[in-house]
Amino acid sequence: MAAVSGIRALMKVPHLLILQQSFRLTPLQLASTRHCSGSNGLKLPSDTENKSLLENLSLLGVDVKMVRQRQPGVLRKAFTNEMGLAQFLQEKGASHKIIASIVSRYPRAITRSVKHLEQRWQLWRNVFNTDAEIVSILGRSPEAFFRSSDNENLEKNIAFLISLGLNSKDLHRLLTTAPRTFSNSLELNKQMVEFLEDICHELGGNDPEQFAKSVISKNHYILIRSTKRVKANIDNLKTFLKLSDAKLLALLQGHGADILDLSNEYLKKNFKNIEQKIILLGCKKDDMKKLIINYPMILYIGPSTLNSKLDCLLKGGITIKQILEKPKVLDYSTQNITERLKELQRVGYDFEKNGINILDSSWKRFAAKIEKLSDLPEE
DNA sequence: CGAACCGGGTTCTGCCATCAGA
DNA sequence: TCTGATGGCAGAACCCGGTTCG
Repeated sequence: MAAVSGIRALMKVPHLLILQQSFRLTPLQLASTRHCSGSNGLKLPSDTENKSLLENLSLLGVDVKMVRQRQPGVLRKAFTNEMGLAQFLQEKGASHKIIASIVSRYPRAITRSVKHLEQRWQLWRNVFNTDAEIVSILGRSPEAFFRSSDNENLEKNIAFLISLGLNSKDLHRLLTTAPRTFSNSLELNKQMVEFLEDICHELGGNDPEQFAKSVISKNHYILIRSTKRVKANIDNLKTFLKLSDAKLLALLQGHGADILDLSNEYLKKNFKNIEQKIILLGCKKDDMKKLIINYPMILYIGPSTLNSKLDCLLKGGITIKQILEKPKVLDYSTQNITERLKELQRVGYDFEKNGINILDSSWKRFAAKIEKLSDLPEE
């Protein structure tokens, strides 16, 4: 018991770093010493929180209230590895604040052994070049890294994704933007890939593997969505647009891939809104169809944003016909568009004569153009 | 040479429900 | 039966510049 109170006293030292440097105790030693009088099982008597664990967490700056709210069971465990985890992450370059935030948001992280952590880290390092990249993702999304304890599955996932023909750049982007993909069961990922291949097949495509790969590399979120969701979106697009199989296939492996992961209701809502708004502006259903095929990302824009964007363009003297021809101007924020329109009005830009492509360019190019126009003598 | 085309970069977690194994 | 693992969901655009074209 003396050892325990000794350690507890040491725990009062505010910084983990100082703790480690001064006493040269490995976190595992800390953890194992801590519970010498504890129960012999993995769990403490019912509903009893592990007091020394609570102290360690406080020492690490963890928000215990949040832990209790998220994964209360973790606080009742007799053996945990919070100090090992903290040291591990610190060695990888995570700040105390990040570590505390990680544990607060995904408490189960402290149940992983150092050996497990090292293995998993190495697997992630197969995809990332630096520890810092991984640290930043853990800071963003601790759950993605810690939720699964199955390193073998992770390894298989990486192998599977490579086998699809995704290159290291794809993999890097996939793990950066949708890290959950790698914690999915291999089975789940395979299901989505097979589903995509089936879709290609049904639509008369002759290279299902290429199709699946194309969709995944265009939409990095696809593998963390349910096949149910993706299927419903494809079905809805089919109903809305009434395209031939070949055209639908082309849409899906082109820019249409971007919108496949949207929630079903959102996609429907946006579609209805586009329809309503476009008709209101005097266009035909066919115009709308063309608009969506040429610029599927329009379905990504929520009703209020889209409507205000359109209104802003129209108010600025641009016609709906011009917008239908160059829908990419809708890529830009309403604010951006507003500012450009103001500038263009100042220099007396004639949209009818010059078109609206100038709205679809970087600020740098836009500014250069404006400067040139301003320098021109008044006619 | 400027304009138009086109693709790419950024970004997406935190919660709940359910399943499956100890 | 408990709990850890896993699946699924809602939420919601914007910007830049290399390359090709005329």
